[in-house]
Amino acid sequence: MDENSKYKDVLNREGIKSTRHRNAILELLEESESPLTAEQLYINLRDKTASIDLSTVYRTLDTFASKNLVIKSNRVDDGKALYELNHHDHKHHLLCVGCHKLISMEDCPMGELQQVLKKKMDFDVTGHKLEIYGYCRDCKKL
Amino acid sequence: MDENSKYKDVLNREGIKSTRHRNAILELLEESESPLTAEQLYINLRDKTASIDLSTVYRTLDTFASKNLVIKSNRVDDGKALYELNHHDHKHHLLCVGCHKLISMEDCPMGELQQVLKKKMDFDVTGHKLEIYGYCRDCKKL
DNA sequence: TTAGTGTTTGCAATTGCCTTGCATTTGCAT
DNA sequence: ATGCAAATGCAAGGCAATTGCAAACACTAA
Repeated sequence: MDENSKYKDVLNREGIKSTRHRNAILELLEESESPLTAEQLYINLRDKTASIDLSTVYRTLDTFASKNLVIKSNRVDDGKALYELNHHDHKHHLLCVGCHKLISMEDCPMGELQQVLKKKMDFDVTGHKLEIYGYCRDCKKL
Repeated sequence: MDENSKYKDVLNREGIKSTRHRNAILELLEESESPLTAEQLYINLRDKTASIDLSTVYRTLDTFASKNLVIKSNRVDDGKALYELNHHDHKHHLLCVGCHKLISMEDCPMGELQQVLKKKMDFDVTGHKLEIYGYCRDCKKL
């Protein structure tokens, strides 16, 4: 199978064409275990094989976001846009204030709380946002 | 008491001068029940009495943030910087997406989670942000 | 395979948020 | 009041992200 059409089906299902760049961006996002900035993707792609323009990266990511293929968020410290594959499962991250690494949490601690709120406060939870800051294993040593 | 030195003590305690602009910005932040952008503050101040420069607003807010008088964050959807008064008390709210009411939660559900994270992930929590969206008792009926 | 069509991309210019350098003004201790 | 460091206005600059347009490309139909 051609490396350049690895995600052809996914893309066609969304009604957009399968291109070299789009496949490459999806591949990079899939490889990364933490969200990436547009520039990180840009540099990575440029250094590999495929020369690409930064505007194409942004446009591609916006397209993906509008199709819900990727989730766009904003980094807490500097507000830069971050993009990650939408795995459709609910996820939270730990943000290390030392090295700015984002670590994924395997499960969501909101499950039980949701029950409690419904019972005690009569409040129906439809969504939530949880960000946790602190020091990761590596930064604690320094 | 002079309107322009309402927060003189607070400011002096942080080792910075009490000025017209700084007092006005603190006042606006205190009046607002939600975080504001620099521009919202700017427009509000300009329209009032005090002509002020946008760069002064940013500098003032940065100063306040470095003194922990205000908390700077980034809006989730567009990444714009938001500023709110640091009330120092640890609190979480339920935000009703129906009537936009803010309901205080009496206790913080992060306590136990903090222990778990330290043990399982070797991650030292220094802070967190939790926002819960949903429907309150009254809005559920509609 | 090839021609045709709408989509995607590169490039350059531009926008929008925010920051910085510098001259002037202001708050405040003396 | 006077002097000095801190705060401010103004204009220019920096950087992430967006946009207009022409060229390149993916896909369809013949």
